[in-house]
Amino acid sequence: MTQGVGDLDRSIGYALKQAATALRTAMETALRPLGLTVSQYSCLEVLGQRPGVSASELARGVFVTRQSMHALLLGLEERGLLERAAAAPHGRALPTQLTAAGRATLAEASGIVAGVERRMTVAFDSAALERLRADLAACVNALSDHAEP
Amino acid sequence: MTQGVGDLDRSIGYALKQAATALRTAMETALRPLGLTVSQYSCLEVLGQRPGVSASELARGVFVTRQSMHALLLGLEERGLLERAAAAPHGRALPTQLTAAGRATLAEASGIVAGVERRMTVAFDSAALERLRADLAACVNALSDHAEP
DNA sequence: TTCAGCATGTCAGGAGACTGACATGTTGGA
DNA sequence: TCCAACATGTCAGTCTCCTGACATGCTGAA
Repeated sequence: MTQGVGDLDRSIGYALKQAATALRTAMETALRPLGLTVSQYSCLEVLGQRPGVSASELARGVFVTRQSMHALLLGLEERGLLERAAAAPHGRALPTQLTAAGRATLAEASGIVAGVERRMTVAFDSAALERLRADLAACVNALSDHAEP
Repeated sequence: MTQGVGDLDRSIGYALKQAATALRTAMETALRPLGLTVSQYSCLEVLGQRPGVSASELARGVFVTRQSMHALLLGLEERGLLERAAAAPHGRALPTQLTAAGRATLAEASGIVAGVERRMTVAFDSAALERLRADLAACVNALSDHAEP
């Protein structure tokens, strides 16, 4: 029989889940005054860095399904934070862009989130920070490599 | 105005979310043959390591609310994987324990999850692994320290 | 040219988790 | 002693996200 996970305090997976949960909770708290959920902020952030992407591309960047992104976009569009092309210039993909109000909201939200990230990593020097980022990326790669269809 | 998050590929928060998502997806896939969700497995794992805890304590260990844990426990109890005391020996807390079937299922699931974790960290030596675990724990501590009510 | 395969947008239904609320049992201070 | 504060269990409602399904538009191979 294979060995189990072992003591939770020594499990990498548990530590990862714990850190992600703590970050998400802190972001939710920090973004609440702006009336933004974490998913909505993520949507704006990706959109700000990649203007004109389709909803499906956006969904992959935010780690949700395109169906969920659809609902998310409807809400943000109604609030006037983004606008979607009425017709598809090519294929079925409808390019999406931030409005001026969307860019302003994003700037504020991004500053808040940057503050949360800084608070989380205040004890890290730049080398340690880059090392942690690289380690996390290595985990993602290792899991996606062996992913079976 | 404060600086924003910056390029997503350089954001620690984004990398953390990505890693946690990848791990969760891999665990879901690996546990599906056993008919267990990640939350159900987490519940069994914590229960295996801390027999007799209350549902509320269990909820904190699994990072869900006690209301969600309540529903989770009902399902696992019906499947005969755990049993709850009918009356509270002290206060209102009802001690919960794994049954023999629960321990068997946990052993199998824990082996599977350990395999996923190993796959994720196959490129890490034991020092790098411990360093990553410590870094993640430091992130959690930094966020919980400044947590306001 | 034709069509099978694929990506996208959208609608409908369901599962899981959360917030709100209330009852119950314990604990520590006035 | 008495009660306010707290923790726990539980019920109800809601929200978010997911899976399933279908229509539409491009693409590459036969």
